[in-house]
Amino acid sequence: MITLLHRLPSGDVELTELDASGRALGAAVVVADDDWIDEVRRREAATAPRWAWDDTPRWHPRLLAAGVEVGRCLDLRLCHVILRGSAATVGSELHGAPRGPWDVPQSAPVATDALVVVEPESLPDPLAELRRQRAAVESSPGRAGLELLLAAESTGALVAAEMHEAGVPWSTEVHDRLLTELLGPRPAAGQRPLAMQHELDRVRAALDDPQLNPDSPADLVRSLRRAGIVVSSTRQWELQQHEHPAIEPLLRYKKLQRLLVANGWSWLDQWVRGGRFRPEYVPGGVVTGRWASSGGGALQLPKAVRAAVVADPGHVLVVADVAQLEPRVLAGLARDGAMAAAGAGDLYEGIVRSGAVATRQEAKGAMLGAMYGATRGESGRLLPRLARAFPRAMALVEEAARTGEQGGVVSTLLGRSSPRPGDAAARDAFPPETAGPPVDGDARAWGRFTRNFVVQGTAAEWALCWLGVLRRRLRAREAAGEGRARLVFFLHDEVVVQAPDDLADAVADDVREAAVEAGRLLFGEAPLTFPLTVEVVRDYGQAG
DNA sequence: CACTGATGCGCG
DNA sequence: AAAGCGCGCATCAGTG
Repeated sequence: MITLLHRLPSGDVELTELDASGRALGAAVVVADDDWIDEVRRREAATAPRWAWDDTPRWHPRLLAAGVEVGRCLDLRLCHVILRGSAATVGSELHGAPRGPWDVPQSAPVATDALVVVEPESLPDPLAELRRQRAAVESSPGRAGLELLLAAESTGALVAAEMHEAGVPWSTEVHDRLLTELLGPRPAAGQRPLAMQHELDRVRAALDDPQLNPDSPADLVRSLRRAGIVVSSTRQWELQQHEHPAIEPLLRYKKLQRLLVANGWSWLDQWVRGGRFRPEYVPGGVVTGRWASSGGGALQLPKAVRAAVVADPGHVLVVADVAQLEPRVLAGLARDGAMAAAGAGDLYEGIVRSGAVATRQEAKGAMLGAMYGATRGESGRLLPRLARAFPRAMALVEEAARTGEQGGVVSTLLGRSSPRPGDAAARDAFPPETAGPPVDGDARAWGRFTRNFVVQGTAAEWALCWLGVLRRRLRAREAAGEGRARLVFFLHDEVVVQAPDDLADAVADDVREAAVEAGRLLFGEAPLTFPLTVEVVRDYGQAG
């Protein structure tokens, strides 16, 4: 059963019970804003329906703040985006509908500690939208996949809000100590940290340029060239090609500058409050279905500061990541038995054992090249050998690339489809819908995008299922009185769970078993494995 | 002054 | 200056 929540213009909330196709099972009930949370609490305890609402950040944070943790939802906005674009809904009213009010970015989460919260009205007519969606799904030849995808995407939205609420446990003291060790004591505003000044002095001396501004690429290129180091940019990779006394201190300076600017003291001041880092996660924020984030660069948390993620007293962090997720997903997508067999253990070692290439490094390079569309260099050269060993996998990505080059649409296993060329950049814009075959020079690039889309997008679906199953298992332990373990971080193919000490082993099992179940949900009984590295640590820096 | 695009680098 | 995908963010440099 579904229960739809709809915030009316008056601010009251309407609850409507629906069957799985969106038919009303009784009269709608309207409750005042002050009462809807208790109403949800009561119904969740009684019948645990699937809650349908326009946009999870408009509802779930307030429920969480009140201690109400719903089990399941349907995020109509996220589902709309998937169904409108999916090749599996052709012929439905939703398919390819003009951009409208449901095609907007997720709303900012409602402030839970404000004295007065002004609730925006729901997106227009959520009941009609839900029915359009159900019609599109139920008439689709890809129905089973879409049902799973919509459920997983919606559960992801719950997890995103819950992780924001939980926050990443963050030790300001450890972070400050790390910074001080690497950079020197925190300098006054506008001053360079001592360690950076030291490197800069050496660069300036080596280049004989006391006025050099190291933060200006243009100035730096000029200065390097004057010293006989002919570069056309200041990228690490290019600088490393040159032998000169200025290079090493310059690279060290740039590393430190990066740390200072991206995750230094001002980052700490801005983003860590009360021992927690609370980024906004944006489910479906990437066209492939991956999450994006905003605020504090959560998905780019450098390894150098991860030691500042420290479990609360009496708790540990269970850190798990999937080994070689994308190539394994490709093996499943393409039903490539040889590749699946190579992935029984370490996939890249397996490829070496298959005889396709000589070293693990080659296997990895070739595999990434296949999924990203390399044509030249080392990995481009190895592709034919990979194609001989794993013809089905290679054929799948080649086909996806050709489709994209011709302006066509490709889809993930569960049915998320790629945008049409020209539509991707405009996905947040409102009306203009420019689409067409890519213009010649861009065709190859679009082919690389669609080639990667099927793999990255299906891997994102695997990860959503993993997350959803794991969430269910953690909730079950809590319901059984074993203790409260919480997801606190998710990074494409990696999760961090904070668990009470005595639950560590159980949670480690949950994470592993969730991976097995995710594999089954996507690929059934296909002989695929998704091995995890699972570590129980006090701080995130000890993992990996 | 505010905005925009390019650059560079962190993550997967 | 990456070859080869997807992001977010800070900064610089040029423009309005």
